[in-house]
Amino acid sequence: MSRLVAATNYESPSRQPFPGSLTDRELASLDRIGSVVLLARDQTIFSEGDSARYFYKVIAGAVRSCRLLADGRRHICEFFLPGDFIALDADDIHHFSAEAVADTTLKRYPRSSLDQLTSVEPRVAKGLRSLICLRLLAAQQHLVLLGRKNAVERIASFLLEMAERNGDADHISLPMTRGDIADHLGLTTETVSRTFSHLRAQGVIELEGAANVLLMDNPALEELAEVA
Amino acid sequence: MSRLVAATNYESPSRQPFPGSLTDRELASLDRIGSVVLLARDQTIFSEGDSARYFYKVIAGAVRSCRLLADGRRHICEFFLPGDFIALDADDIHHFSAEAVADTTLKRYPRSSLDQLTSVEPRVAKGLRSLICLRLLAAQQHLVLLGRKNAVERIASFLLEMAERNGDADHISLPMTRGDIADHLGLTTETVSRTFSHLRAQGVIELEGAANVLLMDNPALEELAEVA
DNA sequence: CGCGCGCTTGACTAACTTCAAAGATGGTGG
DNA sequence: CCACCATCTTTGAAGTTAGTCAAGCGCGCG
Repeated sequence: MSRLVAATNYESPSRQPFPGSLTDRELASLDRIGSVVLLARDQTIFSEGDSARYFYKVIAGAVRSCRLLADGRRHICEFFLPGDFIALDADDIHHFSAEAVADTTLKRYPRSSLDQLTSVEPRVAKGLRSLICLRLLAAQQHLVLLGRKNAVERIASFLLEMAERNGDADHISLPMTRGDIADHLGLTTETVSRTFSHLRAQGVIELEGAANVLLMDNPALEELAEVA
Repeated sequence: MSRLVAATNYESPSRQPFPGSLTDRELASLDRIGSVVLLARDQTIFSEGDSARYFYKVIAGAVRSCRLLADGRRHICEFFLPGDFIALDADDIHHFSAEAVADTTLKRYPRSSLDQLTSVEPRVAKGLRSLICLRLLAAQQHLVLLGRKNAVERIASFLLEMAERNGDADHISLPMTRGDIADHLGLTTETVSRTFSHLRAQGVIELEGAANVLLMDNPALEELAEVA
């Protein structure tokens, strides 16, 4: 287990993570009561079934949300990157577990303060609903990926999504392992690795170590992703 | 194309479709301004990209929401049954198309009236958020199904879900075709059909025609579904 | 510097898809 | 009312993709 240090990569950019999201100004009153949480790689933030007393914002690092089948098969529903909120959609209990993908810094807020804020401030309630709708939209896009795309299309789609969320159109840092990517895309570690190699052989991407990907030909990638 | 008649199957039950959903009482003011829409099988309600001026409630029949890839591959994100709301999560435009699976009756409401209601009545805003969160939860469960379950597990999970939504624990009417089911579960028509036959051979289900399924052994089905 | 974990690659296997054709089903028109 | 036809479903056989099993490589941490 790596020593817990302040995560230095993936600093929170000043961009809005999503259009229509809550602005920092609207959350200013929350920031006062939010506390900072430092996590080492693979550390659990909460587990499926835990009571949901807090929600979180990623400051640096990355988080995965997982669901497990009875025999241990795992699916990663989402990766949360700096600026993203975690567990805004929870009811009384969490329906998935959340773990740090790398050394990670979070801001933690009590859910009660959110309820209070939304009941007083309808504008915030609307912003919150927009955020959740965007998550639903993303989930539905992922359904198409898992239901109908082949391995190359899945990896191409994933790389383009990560590039867009990074804010950098052609350089991606991947904080998660090949196994994490596999469990997010419904593949195996080996197939993910093979597909990366395949895309590199085609000249569409270049790899600098395992974690850094350069997108050499975005139009080709979009072609491969079979975007709707 | 079948003649458009008032749909007689799948009448709206008096149950609450979801816990935490909007009650009929809370929507009473909407009901006055809602208008009834009758649809023949395969008729389009709205298409991806259309401006979202209305939302809908299924009264009788069934609706599918679809997304398409560039080359025509289709994924059905959700089936909407009597009592379910459609397009509560839309922003300005629809991000999927909606079509009648069978002859269907809908109630249609202007979105503006919903915005009005939520801004005046925070309780409704909260109920709406709960409904959308439940949809997100369902989508995430479906991600696990598509990402990690095999054909038998997918069909077993689907049958159990339909039984629960039907309200009848062991008799299911399936208004949709095998092809629709396949596009919902990320399989082909042939694999769906073969898997039904397989489950029948095991004595877990019985088929009365293609559309009526009797669940003969729920514990076995739940075992096969690999519920988390 | 060495060890461990994660990544890559290869050979083989299994599951699902594809292609093909026959068998039900139900709606329509004579 | 019955027969026909289109459509959906079922089943079989061959093909393809991704999974499994296994082994070597390389980066990074200690």
